[in-house]
Amino acid sequence: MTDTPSKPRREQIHDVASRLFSERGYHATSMRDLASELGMQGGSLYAHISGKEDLLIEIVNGASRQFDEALLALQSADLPADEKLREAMYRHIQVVAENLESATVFFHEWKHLSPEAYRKVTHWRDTIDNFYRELITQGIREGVFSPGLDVRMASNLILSVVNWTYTWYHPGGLLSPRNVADSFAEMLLSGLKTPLPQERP
Amino acid sequence: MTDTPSKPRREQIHDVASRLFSERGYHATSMRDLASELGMQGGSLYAHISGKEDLLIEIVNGASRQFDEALLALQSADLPADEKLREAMYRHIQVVAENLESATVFFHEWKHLSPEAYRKVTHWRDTIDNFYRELITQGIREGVFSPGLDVRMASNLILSVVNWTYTWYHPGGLLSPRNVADSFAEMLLSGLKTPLPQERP
DNA sequence: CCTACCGATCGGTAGG
DNA sequence: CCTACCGATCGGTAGG
Repeated sequence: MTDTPSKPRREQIHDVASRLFSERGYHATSMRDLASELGMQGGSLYAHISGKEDLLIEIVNGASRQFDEALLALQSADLPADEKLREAMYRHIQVVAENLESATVFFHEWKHLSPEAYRKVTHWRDTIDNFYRELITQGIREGVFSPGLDVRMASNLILSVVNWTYTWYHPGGLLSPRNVADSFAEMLLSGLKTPLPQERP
Repeated sequence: MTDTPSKPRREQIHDVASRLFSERGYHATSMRDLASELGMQGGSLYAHISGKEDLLIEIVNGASRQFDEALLALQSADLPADEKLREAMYRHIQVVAENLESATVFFHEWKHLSPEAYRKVTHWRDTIDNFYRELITQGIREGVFSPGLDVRMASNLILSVVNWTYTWYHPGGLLSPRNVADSFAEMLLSGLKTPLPQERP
C-alpha cells in the first residue's frame, strides 16, 4: 500500500506558482523562489515540470477554461436578457473571486506567453466578447435593453466591471460574489440616476 | 552656440522605458534592451539615470500626477453631479488614452516598487476612490442619483470602467476619448434597460 | 557616452 | 529529489 499524499506534487507546484506569479509577476519569480516555498532545490522542480513557461501556460489556460465553462453554458439558456446578464455577471465574478491568483496571472502575465499560447488567449478574449455582445443584441431584440445601445460599447462596459474585480476583491471580506454581481448588475441595468418622476397626481 | 536637441536625452529614455515596460513588463525589460533602442551601450544609461527603479518610479508618479491634475480640479466645480460625472469620466479616460503606455505601466508594474513608492501609489488610489465616492454622495444629496445606491460599489463601478480602458483602447482608432466617455457615462447614468413606458394614451 | 568588467542570479541539465 | 554545475544574462560600476 502506498501513502495517499494530501495533494499531488504537481498540483502543489501549480498552486504555489499561481500565488507567486500573481504577487510578484512571472519574470520576478525565480524557479528557486518557487522551489524553496515547496521545500526543495531549484533543479528538482524539473522532475515534475518541463519548464517555467509550462507553468504559466497551465495557469492561464486553466483560468480561461474556467471562464468558458461558467459562461458558455449560459449562451443558449432560455432567460430574459436582463436576467441572463445578471447570471453571467455573477458567474464571471465568481470565477474571478474564487481564483483570484490565477485570474490575476491571467490578466497580467499573458503577454509573456510565446506566440502559440498568446494567440489562444486573444482568441479566448474574442469568444467572451462575443458572448456579451450577443447577450446585448438579444436584449435589444427582446425590447429589454435600450434600442439606442452601442453593442460594442455595452459589452465593453460589462467586461470592464466584471474583469476589474480582480484588482480590489478580497475573498475573506463581507461581500460575496453574489453580492458584488447583484449590486453591479442592478446599477448597470437601471442606471445611477434617479428614475424620472412618473407624473404629478 | 550649442545644438538644440530635438528632445532631452533624459526624456527620450523615459519615453522608451514607458514603451518597453508597457510592452514587455518591468522585469522582462533589461537595461541593455533599453540602451540598444536608444543607440547606446548598457552602461551608458547610468550617465543619465541612477538606477532602473528610478525609471519605474518616474513613470508611475508621472501617471498618478496626471490623474490627480485632471480630476482634483473638478472636485470643487459647481456642476450637477451627473454632469460632473460625465466630465470626470472624460478626463480620466483622456489621461489613460493619451498616456496609454505609462498608464499600462502604472496599472501593471506598481507592485514592483519598493515600499516607499509603493505606499504612494496605494495612497493615490485612495484619493481617487474618495473623489468618486464624494461625487456619488453629492449626487444622492442633490437627488440626481438614486438614493438606494451603495456609494462604495458605485464608485467601484465607475473606476472599473474608466481604468479598464487601458486594456482595449487604440489611440489611432475611430473612437476619441470623448466618444468613449460619453457612451460609457450615458449607459452608467441611464442604465441598459429600456426606460419604463410612461403610460398608455 | 564607451570599454571592460564585477558579483549575482537566472533557467535548465547531468548524473546519480 | 539532491549535488554540482552549465552558459547566459542581469543591474550596475570604474576609469577614461
